[in-house]
Amino acid sequence: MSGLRARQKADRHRRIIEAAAALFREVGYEGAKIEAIAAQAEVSIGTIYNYYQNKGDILGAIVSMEVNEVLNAGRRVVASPPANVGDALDTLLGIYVEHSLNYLSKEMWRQAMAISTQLPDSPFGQAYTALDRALTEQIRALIARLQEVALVRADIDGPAVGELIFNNMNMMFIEFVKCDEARIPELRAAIRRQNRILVAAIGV
Amino acid sequence: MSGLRARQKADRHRRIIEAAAALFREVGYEGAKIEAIAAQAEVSIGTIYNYYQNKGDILGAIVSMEVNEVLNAGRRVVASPPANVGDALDTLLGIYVEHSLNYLSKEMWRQAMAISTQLPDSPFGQAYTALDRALTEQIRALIARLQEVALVRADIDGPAVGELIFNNMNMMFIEFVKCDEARIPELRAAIRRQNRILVAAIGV
DNA sequence: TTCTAAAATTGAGTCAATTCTGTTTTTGTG
DNA sequence: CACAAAAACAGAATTGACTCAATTTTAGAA
Repeated sequence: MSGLRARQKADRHRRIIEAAAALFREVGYEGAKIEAIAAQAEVSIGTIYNYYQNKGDILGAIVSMEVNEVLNAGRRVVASPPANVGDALDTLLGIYVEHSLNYLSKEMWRQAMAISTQLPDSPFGQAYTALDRALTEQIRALIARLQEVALVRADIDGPAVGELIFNNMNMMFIEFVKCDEARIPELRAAIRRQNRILVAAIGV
Repeated sequence: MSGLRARQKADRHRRIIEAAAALFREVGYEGAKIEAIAAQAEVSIGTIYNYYQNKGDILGAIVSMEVNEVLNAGRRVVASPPANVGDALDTLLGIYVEHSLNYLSKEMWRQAMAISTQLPDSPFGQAYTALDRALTEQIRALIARLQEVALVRADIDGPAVGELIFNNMNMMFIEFVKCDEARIPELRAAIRRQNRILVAAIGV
């Protein structure tokens, strides 16, 4: 049977995540004390640590949901990309960037990024690296798709270009979340400017 | 006069940094307790916090020394670069990468990077961002230099290319320090591979 | 030399994440 | 149903970064 225990477990997971997400948004990551999350989720401190190795992993679960949504949205673009290299890239990266603050505040992103480099071997650290890789693969898939329809030269090193584009976007995004004043339209424009060089180099 | 107080101050700064650097390397950043650093530097805990706002700033001082050394070494390359775009880039970025583990362990780099995104407004956070910018400017200076000697096309967007190259290298370096097994030669080769595309695009 | 204000030092105390140990709940078996 | 083992829970205790009020040291004037 799908025992009582399993249901309770799923329920507690959900309650903890919901409580944490609400508190993170309300008072920030640092401001959200484990004790408060536990109280709001109606669970004890010990139980939280039974479900997550540390505070960062709770944030990690939230980040993963967000990035997975973005990956799904991106899949549709890769399936039928705009018929122009510049627009195709801009559309895909635009989706990443535009969705980025739907559920996560800049502070939450900063914390998530920090934890993923600080503890690369923790569950969340590994998950975050996997998400980065998934995004890189999606960009590579787009390039491959564009090569198929002969919008990108067949003789260029697709995987290398994909990684280059992802790395550049990611660094720009890191700078973006580090600065509270930075705005999404400017970020997109800056990324477009960098990519223009590559577009010129790889287009037929 | 260069008063007693000023001398004592400089001396304490030095003792704290030396004690911290030794302990960071010996037992890692997390493992180095402030109490232990204070004991080894023969100062009290309070004094450390009089000199540095937090533990991260102590690491920050060490990182800054390292990066400044790298910037100096890079300056010589920019002054008289190899007469070939690919080699010029490889030489400059090679210096960055090869020097990177002279004084800092991967764990120290991870912590430093984490802190700089976690607390972008702390003294160290700002200093780290400034160092990144200085490295970006140095790469841009190299591109400009190569444009002057007509090895790089005059009509390309030099600053954008410079930033693209830095961002890519930096992300590759972040992945490198996140993985204890990763080795410098492979890192250099991977960066060269990404850059090959750009070199082809911007060379005369 | 003596004295006073400013600067620096000290370390016990605070705060919050994480750990640990004893207790309670659930499950499956006889 | 009763019971023993396993799993999950609770929250007090621990740990370590950081603060702050009291104390000491220095600089410079009289």
